[in-house]
Amino acid sequence: MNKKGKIKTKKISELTIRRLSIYYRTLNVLEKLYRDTLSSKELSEIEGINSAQIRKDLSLFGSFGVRGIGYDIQSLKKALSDILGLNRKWNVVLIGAWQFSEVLVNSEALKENNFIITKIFNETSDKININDSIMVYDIDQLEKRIDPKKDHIAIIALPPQKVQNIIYRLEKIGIEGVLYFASRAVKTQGNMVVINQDISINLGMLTYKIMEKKQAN
Amino acid sequence: MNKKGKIKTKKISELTIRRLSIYYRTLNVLEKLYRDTLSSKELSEIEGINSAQIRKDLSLFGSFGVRGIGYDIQSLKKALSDILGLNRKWNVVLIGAWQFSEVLVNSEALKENNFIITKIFNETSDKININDSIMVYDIDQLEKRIDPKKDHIAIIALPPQKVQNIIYRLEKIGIEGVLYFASRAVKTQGNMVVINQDISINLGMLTYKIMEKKQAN
DNA sequence: TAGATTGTTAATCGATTAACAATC
DNA sequence: TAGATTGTTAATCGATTAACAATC
Repeated sequence: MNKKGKIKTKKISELTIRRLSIYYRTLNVLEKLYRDTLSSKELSEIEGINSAQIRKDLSLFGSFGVRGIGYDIQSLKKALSDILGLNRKWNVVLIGAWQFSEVLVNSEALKENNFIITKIFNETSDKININDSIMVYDIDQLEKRIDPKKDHIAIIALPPQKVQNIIYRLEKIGIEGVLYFASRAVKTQGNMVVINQDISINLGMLTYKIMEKKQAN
Repeated sequence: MNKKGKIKTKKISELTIRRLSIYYRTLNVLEKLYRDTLSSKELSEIEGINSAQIRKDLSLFGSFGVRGIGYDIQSLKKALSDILGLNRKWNVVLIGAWQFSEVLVNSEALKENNFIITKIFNETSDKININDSIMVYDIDQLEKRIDPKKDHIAIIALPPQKVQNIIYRLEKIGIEGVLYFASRAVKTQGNMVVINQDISINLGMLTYKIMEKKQAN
């Protein structure tokens, strides 16, 4: 027990959480194919992750399988959505270029995972062509229009030099989490979860691996 | 020495390559601010990575710093671009929805890192509004229009169920690397480097961390 | 029962980091 | 010289994985 009286649980590593998300996406696909069970061996082959690793990751949160059989896809999917927090709706505000907003509004990834885009903040708000349930505002209106009680997370797709300022403002507003795409580090006060998805990093990894492969002949 | 007569080098981990890409992006930013040197301590504070980690990562490839001083930003940037393969042009073909193509055509990440979009393959090619140096084709034309001698990598932004087929075709064509965004695993013959950038994974990590934070009070 | 597969232990492997001599 | 910071060693820490009893 720690000083708050809660049971002290071992910290789950970021690598594990990332893999749980990977398992979850595969379960989504298999469920749609009307598959009912899945073994760690099969999941291992699909995702290229060691099967002991998979069983270990899951065992950090409970026993979800049946010996001799494997995992029931629906109930494992349910368990993972509980663990990851995908068992509830998350309201999302988008902040950024209109093209990007359109991409995300049409994104299956958001729809399928209970992320609801409720507001869009733009620099050129007239260009957007979306449905009526999403309000479109100017970026100036951030403080006026975002309600941290209702708006849980923000997705930012702005040019890199504008991101830090928006992050400051969102943290002040009291939003819980942010995903941003700029190729740049940002600072926070630590009251907000921030994740960066940077295409530059993946391009660097891609080119490194291509060269590595060539070198190996 | 291995059987091909090359010096046997220790395998560099993916985690290290990822971090080198992170260092590289920070050097890009600092260079534009006309900074000339950078210590591992300062980089550590910017990116939240232990400074010994940074020195260790770099030392796997050489000695790029000066004791007592730090790293010269320009020359470290040069060294990293050599390591990561960002010291040359990479021709990129885009395959996917037109909104996404527009986002990538305007993307600073590609422009700044020597990635040149040369061809776009679309399902609805008439909608695209881009400059004249980029050819736009129908996805049917993949085999006809891609020249693996000239077209190095592909970026795919298609609905998940269409990605595997495109990956097969690209590998047959002989392209060297692919970056794709769908929330799904894909298979290859192993002749092509494939990297997946999946927003679902990051959203899952974001929500997990938000809940973890709440739990900690 | 025989075969399959989980959950978990314990060994291994690899990554991180503190510490410090080298040196600017 | 004193202060700063690298490059590298060695210790620590944590992640991965083989192995296997449990059990369907």
